[in-house]
Amino acid sequence: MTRRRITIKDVSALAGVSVSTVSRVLNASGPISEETRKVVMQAASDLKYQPNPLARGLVKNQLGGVGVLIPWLGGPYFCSFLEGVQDVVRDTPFRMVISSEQAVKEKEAEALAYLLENDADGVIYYGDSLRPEDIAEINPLGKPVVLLGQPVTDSYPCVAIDDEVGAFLATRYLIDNGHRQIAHLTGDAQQHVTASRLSGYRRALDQAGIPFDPHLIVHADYSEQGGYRGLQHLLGRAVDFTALFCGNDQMAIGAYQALREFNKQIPEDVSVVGFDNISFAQYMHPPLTTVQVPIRSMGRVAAQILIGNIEGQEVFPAPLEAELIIRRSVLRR
Amino acid sequence: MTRRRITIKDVSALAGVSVSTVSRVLNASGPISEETRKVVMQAASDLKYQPNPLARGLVKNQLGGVGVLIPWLGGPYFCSFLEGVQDVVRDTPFRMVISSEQAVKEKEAEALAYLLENDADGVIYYGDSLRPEDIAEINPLGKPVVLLGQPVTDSYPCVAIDDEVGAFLATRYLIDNGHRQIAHLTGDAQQHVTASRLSGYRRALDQAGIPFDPHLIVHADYSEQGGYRGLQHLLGRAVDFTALFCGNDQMAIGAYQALREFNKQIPEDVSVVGFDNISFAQYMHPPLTTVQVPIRSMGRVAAQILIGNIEGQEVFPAPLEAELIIRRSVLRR
DNA sequence: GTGAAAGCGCTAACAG
DNA sequence: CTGTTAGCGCTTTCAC
Repeated sequence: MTRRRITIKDVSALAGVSVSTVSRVLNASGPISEETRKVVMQAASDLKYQPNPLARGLVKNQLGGVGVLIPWLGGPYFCSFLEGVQDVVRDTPFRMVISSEQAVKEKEAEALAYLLENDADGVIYYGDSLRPEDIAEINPLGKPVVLLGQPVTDSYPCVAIDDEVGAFLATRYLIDNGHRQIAHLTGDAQQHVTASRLSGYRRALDQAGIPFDPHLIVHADYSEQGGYRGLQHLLGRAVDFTALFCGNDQMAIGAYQALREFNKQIPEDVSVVGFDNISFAQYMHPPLTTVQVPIRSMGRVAAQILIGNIEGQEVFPAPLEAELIIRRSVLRR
Repeated sequence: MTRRRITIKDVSALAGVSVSTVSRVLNASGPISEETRKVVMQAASDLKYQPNPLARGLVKNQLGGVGVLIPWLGGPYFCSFLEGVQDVVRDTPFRMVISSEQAVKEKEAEALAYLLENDADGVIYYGDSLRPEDIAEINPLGKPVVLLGQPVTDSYPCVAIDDEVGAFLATRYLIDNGHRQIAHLTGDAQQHVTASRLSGYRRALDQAGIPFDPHLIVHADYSEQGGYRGLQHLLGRAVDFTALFCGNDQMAIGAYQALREFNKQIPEDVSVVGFDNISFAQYMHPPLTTVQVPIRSMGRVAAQILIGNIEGQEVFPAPLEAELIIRRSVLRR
């Protein structure tokens, strides 16, 4: 049963009007008598007519996609972000088109160019390999772009929580619980998120009069594996610490593993705080105290802003807050 | 800088040939002298020409998307599946268009219809709310469909591992380790995957001469939360068991939590085996012994088959195997 | 081997 | 208010 697709012509024929009339009623453009409107609507629904998005896009000069460029498709954090994007895209005529390139700058540039060229009327970019200048170059048509994961700029709308404050909260909580030797397991030093969270950590230390000790900092790569290796490294160094602040939950997962292998009890020997509050965090043993990032909401907001921009409106994001979720991975000393 | 997009006309003008000639060289359709071929290629690359996919799709009657309908976008399992799909879609002119509707039949029907109507030239459907008959009805144009998560049929190509065998392997491993009271925490009884895994569990029991005890079966919903609740339930019943076979790893995560709350040591009091081998499994405490499902490969294979079908070829899937990954959640008695 | 022209399905002037 | 017409950018006959 390879029946031909119903076109606007079929509708116009059945309704006994011209195609432009059909177009007008379907798009509510131009004046239409109530009479013909009804006839056309009837015909359209009788035939189950669905406009061909290609033809429509061709004349309207719209590709119809909301591009999403993220570093990784797998992994709990970015998946939740996508869920948020989809929450809003679902209710629009746009489709979500995803691309992920492991945060490799050249590949991301290519992917972004491809999206803008072939699929999307605007792009949500979560990453910081490509800076606004790079993006401008890739985006000659000046399509809307929304940024996440990099410093807020004027060039493009950005959605972000305050990582510095989140990290400050986490670290201060550890300090308030009597810890003074607090290690920080973090990601690639080049990344903006790394810098922000590190500076929140330092501010909390400063404020409590605790000197900053560079030996307590380990850089890894924000993965479980990275956290595991990073912590092994730290435990190998001859530095004492009673608490560990992890740059994200995935690294905390790896850290737990390394800690266990070194026979360190959590939280008796080492207290741990994470960042993100991925869903696994509450099922860790012990359940992980962490900073909640409203990642799904961030996806929603990003999509709202982008689609608004595509449609020529200015959209102002609702403010998003990071919040400390207290569970059982921190011990008062 | 809102420059106009480069069109085939621009190329033809620069190359000094007609648009049809340009089209011919770019698509390698029809005969072309080596001479003009070079000129056109040069012009195209000078202008960085990219054909408008909408115009091309309109004439070729192709939407350009590979639709993917999955139950959940979040969650480790389906995200890995998407990664596999993207692995192959990336190298084709298709784009990946995702939809997820929490496995609700009516919503999935709507989403599938929408995909087929607006976005996709074929769909990968992971779920079993919609059966082949339902799909046929939704798919009047007879576009290619690839199925996962339901019984293999002739109607559409299916990619699946043998769940029955996987469950058999898991259960037999428990039996080989001296367990005879083996509980099974599983999902919705309606789902095909539930039935297959249950029957593998039963076959292993039968083969070892262990009577099947329905009190040892708990149905939940394949989520961490579900596993947690399900196991609480089971622990509340007055049945003894020394081992637990979980229908998936996410439920095993919840089960660990419930077990701990009831002060049951894993594996000393209760041995646990999962299914899927999601990335967290190895970081659980103790690391979870589980059946590995090559989910990313399944995504790749599904995409290959679908795209092959869209392009009119028949593609035969490489066989995929489930394999038991032994870690530390099972104790020999 | 190449160009002219038709047409994919739709929207948007432009007449009437 | 409605119909006619001209494209959107591309591929594909059909001539030459």
